[in-house]
Amino acid sequence: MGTRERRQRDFEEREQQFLACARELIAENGLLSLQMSRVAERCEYAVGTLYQHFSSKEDLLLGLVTLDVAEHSALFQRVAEWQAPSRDRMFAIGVADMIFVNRHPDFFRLSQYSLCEVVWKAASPARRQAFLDVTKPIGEVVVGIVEDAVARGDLQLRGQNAQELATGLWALCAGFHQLVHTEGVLEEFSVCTPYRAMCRHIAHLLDGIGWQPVDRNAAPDTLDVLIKRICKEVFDETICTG
Amino acid sequence: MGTRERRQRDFEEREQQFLACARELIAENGLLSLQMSRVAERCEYAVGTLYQHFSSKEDLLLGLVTLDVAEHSALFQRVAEWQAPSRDRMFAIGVADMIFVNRHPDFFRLSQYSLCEVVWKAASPARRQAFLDVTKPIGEVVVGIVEDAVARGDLQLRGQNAQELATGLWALCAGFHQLVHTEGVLEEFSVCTPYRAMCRHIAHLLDGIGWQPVDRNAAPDTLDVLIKRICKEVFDETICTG
DNA sequence: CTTCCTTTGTGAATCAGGTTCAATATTCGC
DNA sequence: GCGAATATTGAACCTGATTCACAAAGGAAG
Repeated sequence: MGTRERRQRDFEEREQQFLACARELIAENGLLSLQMSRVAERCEYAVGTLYQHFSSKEDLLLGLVTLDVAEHSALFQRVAEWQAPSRDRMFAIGVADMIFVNRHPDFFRLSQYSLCEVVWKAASPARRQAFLDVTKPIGEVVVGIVEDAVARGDLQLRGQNAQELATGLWALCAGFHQLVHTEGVLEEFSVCTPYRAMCRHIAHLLDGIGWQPVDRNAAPDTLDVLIKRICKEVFDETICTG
Repeated sequence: MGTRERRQRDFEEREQQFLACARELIAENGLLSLQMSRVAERCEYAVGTLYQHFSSKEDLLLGLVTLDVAEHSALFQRVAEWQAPSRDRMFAIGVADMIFVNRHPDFFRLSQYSLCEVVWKAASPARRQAFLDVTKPIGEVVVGIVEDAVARGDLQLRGQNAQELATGLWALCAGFHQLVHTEGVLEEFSVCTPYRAMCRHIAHLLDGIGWQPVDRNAAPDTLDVLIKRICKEVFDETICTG
């Protein structure tokens, strides 16, 4: 009989409920004051029940991050399927990042915290693995685009491997997110539209590694047109704040 | 009389003692299990005394990060004073980063944690300000090199401002550090010498933004020579592991 | 040298909140 | 309908950060 299955389904559903609830509470009172007992309370379950799902508070947080990463990954997937020159696809990865930030303004706050050694090590191995599993395709999409570019002759490796090249682009995006979310760094600077700057630097980096068609004089407005086009064509997204 | 001054000096000295002690304990048992009472105990002071220096555990951690950043900043300062083409100086910033990581292998672990919203907000305003004050020159050095490059004609802004360009390079470095220290990201990848890859990407980015003299075909070994030269000439450092 | 007041140090007590687990309730197979 | 198995509960526990009433030390005045 399907009892076991139904149980399983209910269990998973409840887990999502807990996660949603935790997210709500974080939105309301900040990550700092998230309390396990409050999560349980709001979902009308006992604390013990909550602990049947999450081995610790950190475990729950990593669960939350994992959900977001899955969505992030889905955006990248769309880019991978987009029929366009390899360089445009690579650039679209940056745009995907931008859109993702736009949709989840506090994702980086949460993930920065949750991926710190301290929190990471306090999560359950299963949860960590789940996170890694969701993260992997993200890297693969990027590496895939690089490899495709090489195959099509848009890009020469020159002693680097595809992973290395992908890492550079990834690092550039990750670094921008970090700077944006680190208090007092960009505030001091007059970088008002950090994500536009990010796109611009992606273009620079692509130029630098010789990714064809190189577009050394890309004016800001040309860039904006491309960004808009990608938003519409790939993501059905109209608003792309920088 | 100088009593007050001596007192002040003693107080500051003790603060350094506490910080050093905390660092030791972290090195021994990891950030995860740092306990305020242990820090006090090992310094042979009461917990209350420790709390006269640090308003909270988080405050102490940020104090630790601030010390390291000061050292980081000092390395950048040496680059700023180096007599060399602007492009080489910019590149040397990346090398400085590499050397810093080499000297302080766990700095990023600590700073990633301490600069998270959760920890940051739990530190005292004074400590936060102190951190920002030490951080500022780091940005200024980088922006300074960009501005100098523009003044010398090695670089054209083309609608970007110096801060924006500096931010890109900064983000690239920050992102690499982050990826290196995030569990399971580069492990999966076959990027064995992430910091050499970082230097390579800095060179790519410099090429991409058209920083003269552009060196589009920089082979890995040319790069290695440059890195070695900078290590020796600027930092008197012999070993530069990637 | 004593007294009195201020500053500094102490560590046991307090407190918060994450985590556990014995007791209780529910579900299931028979 | 009846135990056995499984799930839920929440009060009690525990860890460790933080506080604060008290003690000690330092210094000024008499």
